[in-house]
Amino acid sequence: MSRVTKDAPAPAMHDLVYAALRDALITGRIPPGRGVSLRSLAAELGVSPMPVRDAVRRLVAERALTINPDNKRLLAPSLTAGRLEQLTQARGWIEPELAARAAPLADAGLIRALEAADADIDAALAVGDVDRYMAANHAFHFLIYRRSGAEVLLSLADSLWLQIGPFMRVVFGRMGTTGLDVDHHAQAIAALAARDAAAAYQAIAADLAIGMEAMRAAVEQTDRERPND
Amino acid sequence: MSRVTKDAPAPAMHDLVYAALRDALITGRIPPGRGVSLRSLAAELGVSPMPVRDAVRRLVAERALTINPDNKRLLAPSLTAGRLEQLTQARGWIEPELAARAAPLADAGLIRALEAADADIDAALAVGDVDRYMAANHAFHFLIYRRSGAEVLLSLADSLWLQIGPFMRVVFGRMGTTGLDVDHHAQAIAALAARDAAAAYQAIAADLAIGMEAMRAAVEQTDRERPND
DNA sequence: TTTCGCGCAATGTGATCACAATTGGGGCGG
DNA sequence: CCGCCCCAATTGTGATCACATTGCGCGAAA
Repeated sequence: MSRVTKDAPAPAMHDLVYAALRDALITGRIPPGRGVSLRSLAAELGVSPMPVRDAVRRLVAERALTINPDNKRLLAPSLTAGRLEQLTQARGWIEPELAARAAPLADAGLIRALEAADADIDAALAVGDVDRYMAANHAFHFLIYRRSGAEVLLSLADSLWLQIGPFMRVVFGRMGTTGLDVDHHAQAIAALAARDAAAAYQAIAADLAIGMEAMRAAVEQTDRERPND
Repeated sequence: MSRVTKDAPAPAMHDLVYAALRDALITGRIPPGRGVSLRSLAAELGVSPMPVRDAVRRLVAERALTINPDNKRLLAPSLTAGRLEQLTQARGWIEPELAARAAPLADAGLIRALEAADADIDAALAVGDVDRYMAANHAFHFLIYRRSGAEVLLSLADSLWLQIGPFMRVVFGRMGTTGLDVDHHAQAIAALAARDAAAAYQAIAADLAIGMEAMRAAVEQTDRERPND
């Protein structure tokens, strides 16, 4: 007799591997440009190469990993200004729209969750915990986006964040967590609480603009120091 | 001593399976909502389940296939008005932008290829060959998009077309190939020949609007006939 | 000491086997 | 005649093996 709430139907191993690799890529534990291999990852994670294969295929399809067309060997995508510029533009299209769609569907529970995530972000910034900041920031944004119910756009945003992750690591590695204000997060919460789609759109758009400009500057500076890479 | 032009380094089997499934999905040979299985596909294609697994993982990541979260069984995504609306919006963001980026990079070779593709479209429409029309239309658009050099946005467009495919089949199944004008294709060619980014943007935007509106009407009518599906 | 060449190790890919979960159907009981 | 239950077939998942290709390193020759 199963309960109404389905109790975790055994998460598949390849999903766990996917999550692990995804986290490793976003947090920069797998530096851009470095090659990886199925067997080494499998050994490192203590599983057979099989679920790693599945996870890697998925990440490649999401552009979070690339494969050398000659070698067929895997490598973490390198950070280029062109890629960042395209990711910035795509995020600017999709994420404010998701926030606007979420606004009419917001409720008190969502607002509370967002306030908690925002507090978590502040705490992470206060102590300079980069990993925690990135996790909390991701949680904040996707709490909103998921509420939109727009699955197609949501999956696009998901893929974009996966590709943006390594860039964020560059920013923090270069300038720390200073200068990142969360005013726009408060604005976004207020807009959602008021179910004001236009205001939510603007708040998220402004929030993205700040972060992406910081990344652009950091990548540009990195490129200046290492012209070819 | 290898030549400068690398001669086809043995296409992997899972890529062939991917292409086959992709084509089957786009052309509607696998109707939306129908379940498929690894072993049956493998048997049908005459290969082991292994490359099918890889291809399917990729298609799932690209949202061209979905998996039932309970069953973990595969099924072709069903066509809903909400999905189409989101796909329409995303295409409207990305594809005109790709055309605009391609405009400054156009050359005589591209123009010739586009004219050939457009002629192929006309020929397909004249004889009512739906498969050929869809293939030629895809070729036309992606000849332009690929020229943009914007790989990130291009991959997004790729995924969107994969998801739009089944909807197009619905349109043709309902109203045939009548009423589809290609004036905007001619406008797009002219804009690219003139390296006019703004005009290229407008031409593609207008072309999308026509096609997507036709799909919307067709899906709406289908929904009216089969309220629950 | 430097450079070229060969051979072994490691890689991605595909096939096959094993296993638990789920489905679908056929036979039995009512 | 209808409904339920049990068993067999099918499913996705993971592990292991086999194979061709690539890359790297060790060693030999100059």
